[in-house]
This record gives sequence, C-alpha cells and structure tokens, in this order.
Amino acid sequence: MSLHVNHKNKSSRQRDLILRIVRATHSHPSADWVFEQAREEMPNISLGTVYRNLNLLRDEGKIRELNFSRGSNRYDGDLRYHYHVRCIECGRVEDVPHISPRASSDEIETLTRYRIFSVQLEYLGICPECDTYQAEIPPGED
Amino acid sequence: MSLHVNHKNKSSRQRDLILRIVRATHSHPSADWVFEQAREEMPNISLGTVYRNLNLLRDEGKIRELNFSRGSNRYDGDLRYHYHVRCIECGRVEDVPHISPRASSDEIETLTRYRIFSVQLEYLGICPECDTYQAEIPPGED
DNA sequence: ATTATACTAGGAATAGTTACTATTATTAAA
DNA sequence: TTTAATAATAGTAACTATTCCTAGTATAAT
Repeated sequence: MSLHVNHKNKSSRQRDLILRIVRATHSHPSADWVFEQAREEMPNISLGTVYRNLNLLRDEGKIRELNFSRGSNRYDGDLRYHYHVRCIECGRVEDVPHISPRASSDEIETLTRYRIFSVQLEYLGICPECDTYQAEIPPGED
Repeated sequence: MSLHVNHKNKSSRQRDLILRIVRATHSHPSADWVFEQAREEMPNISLGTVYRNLNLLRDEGKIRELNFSRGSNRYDGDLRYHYHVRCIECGRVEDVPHISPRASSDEIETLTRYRIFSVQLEYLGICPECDTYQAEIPPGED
C-alpha cells in the first residue's frame, strides 16, 4: 500500500482525548462541555478541534450524536441501543432504564421519575433520491 | 372576569395564518419555509413573528415541534402520534406509514424506501428537580 | 533530513433563533 | 366611538451553536 492511500489518520492526541472524555461520562455532554473538560488536560486545544473531532468520531460510528431542540447537540459514548429522557426545562438528558418497547407512559414516569409529555421516535437514513450508493470503485492501481 | 385576567389572546391574523399553513402541509416545514409561505398572503409579516407564533402554537399544543441536528427545527400540524424518517443527506422529513412498534429495520426500509442507519427514541418531560408543579394558587381576591 | 499528508489553533463567517423597541391592533367597558 | 389597557407586530440587533478558513505544526514513511 502506497502512502497516499491513507486519507485519514486513526488518531491524534486531541482526538484520543475527546473520545476518552465522551466515553468517561454518562451526562450526554455538549461540545462545549467536552471542550471545557479537554482544556483542563490540554489547555491550548481549540473549540473548532473539538467540533471537528466529535463529527469525525460520529462518522466513524465511535460515538453517537443526539439532537435536541434548544441548545446544543449532545454526544453519547454508549453505543448500545437505548432510550433517552430529556427535561424540557433544564435540558438534562438521561438514559431510560431498560424497558419494553411498549411500555406505557405511566411505566416510564415511574422508572424515570420524570413527568412525561411526549415521545418522539425517528429513523435516520438516506432517502431514495439521495441514495447514490453503488459498488465501490476500487482505487486505480495502474 | 375582569379585563386584566386575560394574559394571552387566542388569535391574531398572523397567528391564524401560520397555523393554517402548518396544518395544510405534510412537508414538516421549517420556520423559514412557513415564513416564505406566509408572506405570499401577508407580505409584511416578519420572520420574528413567525418564530414567536410557532413557539406559541407549540406551547398551546396545537402543533408539534420536531428537533433534528443540522439545520432548523421542523413543525408538524398532524398531532396524531406517528414516526418520522429523516434523510441525513438532504434533511427531508417524512411520515412513516403505520407500523408495529417492533417493526424491524428491514420492514422500515421496505415501507419508506430509505436506507436506515439508526433509530432515536426520546421521551420529553420534566425532571424531578425542575418539577415545581403544585396545585395552582388561585389569584388573590381580597 | 525530505516529502507528503493530516491535523491543529485561532479567529472569522454563517445560520438559526431570540430579544428589544417603537408602533399598531385589539379588546372591553364607559 | 372614545378611551384606556393589553397584546401583538415589524424591523432590526444581538446571541449562540456550529462550520469554515488559513497559516502553521505534527506525524510517518522513506
């Protein structure tokens, strides 16, 4: 394999740190929180670097991005499929202890101690029009 | 009932128009799209008014706000509980035809014709700490 | 050391949304 | 139908989260 086939490095000091931070917490942190944590260990790290690497890690499937209304995106280092509760007042996000997919609102309220107002279920994918997937063309070796 | 008990009006020409627009489409529009539609009928309406009223209508429970990552919030005039698919390429949001809560990814892919990558399920509520609910104190009548 | 590439810090730019202010509309009662 | 109180508006400025840009730095293979 020649050198210029490598398009992405696997790691950098900054990226490793960021992944470590996201994995070490259960608080579903925002980019900004990760930034604050990171600069304690690496005072010169920049916010842009944090954003870029969070996106990278998300694209690599190493972390999960959670999207909510107000405020910022949140990140989750726990890749196992699970549900979240979000407080519409303070924005806190927590994991829902394991439940049946048909659990009632009452059950959720008991488990989480939140007063639940609504549920949102969303599938993420690529629509037929955007789906230009085709067998990958192997890089020319001529 | 005295005059100054009324804190909010039920309607305004602008608010009615905005609700009408959101209800009339299945495209899960953004605030900006609603704004463009609205100004065709009411050329002087301002973007701020659209945002304020969308928030109001959401608080009144007359429309539903959908929160996604990139780009803007979306609004849905269909209050019946249903799922959405979102294209991570173009941002399009569509309803998922009625499915069992335990439908497999394959079933979803067949139904929606999207290539599905992930699912997010989120409950919205108020956490114990923020929950200051108590029997409403009736306004003093002394 | 040389070269090629990826990555970085720092700051500027952008997009979506909210906040502010002076003005206008609406309401209920006089 | 004026008046007085309140609520809503247009227009714009401000704010926040995120991305983009650039010159410089680190890294890895030779």
